[in-house]
Amino acid sequence: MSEQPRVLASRQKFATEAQRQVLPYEPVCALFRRYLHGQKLKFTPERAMILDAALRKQGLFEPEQLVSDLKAAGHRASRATVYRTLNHLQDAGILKQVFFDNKQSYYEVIAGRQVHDYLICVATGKVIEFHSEKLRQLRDEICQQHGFEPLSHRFQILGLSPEGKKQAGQRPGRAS
Amino acid sequence: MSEQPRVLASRQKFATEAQRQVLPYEPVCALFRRYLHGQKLKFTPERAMILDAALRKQGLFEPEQLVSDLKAAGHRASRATVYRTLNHLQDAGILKQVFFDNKQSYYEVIAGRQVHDYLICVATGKVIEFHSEKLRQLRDEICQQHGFEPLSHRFQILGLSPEGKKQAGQRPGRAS
DNA sequence: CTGATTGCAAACACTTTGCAGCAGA
DNA sequence: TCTGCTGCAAAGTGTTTGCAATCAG
Repeated sequence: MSEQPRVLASRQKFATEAQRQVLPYEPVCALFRRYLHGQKLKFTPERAMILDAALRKQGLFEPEQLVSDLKAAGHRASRATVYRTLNHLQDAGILKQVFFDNKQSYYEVIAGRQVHDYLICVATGKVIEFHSEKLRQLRDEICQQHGFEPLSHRFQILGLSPEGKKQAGQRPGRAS
Repeated sequence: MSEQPRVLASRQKFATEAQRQVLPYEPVCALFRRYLHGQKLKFTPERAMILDAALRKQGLFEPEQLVSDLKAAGHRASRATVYRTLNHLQDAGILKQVFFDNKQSYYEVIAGRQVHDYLICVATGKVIEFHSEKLRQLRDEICQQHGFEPLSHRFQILGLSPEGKKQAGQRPGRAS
């Protein structure tokens, strides 16, 4: 049970068109191929699989989730390749490393999607995403004051969600 | 050279009044003692030393810096105790874990100081701190829309500083 | 006195890296 | 064919934890 039988057809087609309803794969893949080509890097089935898996994700995800998603889909995906590909996807502007916590990093697809910022409940761990145009304006305003050219940002608000407020009667938790 | 002779007077007085010009130690220490007492924890020389070392820091610092500062000051400071104490200081509202990068976490003293947010140059690594009242207002506004009670936040803007713009002629770098 | 704290070293968890064989272009 | 890529396992790194001795209150 623990030694899941090795899937032999590891280099099979990675996802049928029908399964890909989450987000248009083709345009993003084309973008990725263009990036890879420009960098003299190669487009491989593994990279395609990993991009595909990332595009299926809604909102935040962790590298480890991609690994297990790919494994569940019957591909053997080496951790190393996932991590290496995440970096390429980030450089290609397809993913964003949204933030880190003590342990790990979290990614989000940004190509063709709206970027988000996050409310994180310190009581429940729940993560709420939001988008604020005002925030973006304020960000750019602040940058201008410092002669700084913004490329991206990370913004997380830590606090108590409505549910968190109830259950966090006593324990204030570590706010930041 | 590598085996620095063990300092015997490890439980000596940790800092003279004269050395503490950076920030008032006493009031913050009193705050810490109150917190510890309330939690039925003990005030130890190690904790005092670590608080003292943290208060000397201007802006951001990493746990490892405290370890080496303490070592340099002639105290043997175990990594474990530093980490444990950083957590207490955070719970006491004296420090804030400002953000994480791939590897480590960064702290800042907040007791009696203004909290900051950061501009991080992706080309030079330079960190510029700023404070924006507007940002705080916007943060609270966003929270209100979600019935969320803000406790703190982490905000970092990634981009190019004036110097970074020059030297980053070609390499865009990994923006986020 | 008694329970909390310390230092040490081992344990942890995520990420990166070296290498030999494999495979895009 | 010529590079670059993959998987594996080992190495790295910041942080946490178990434990016996020690100390604060």
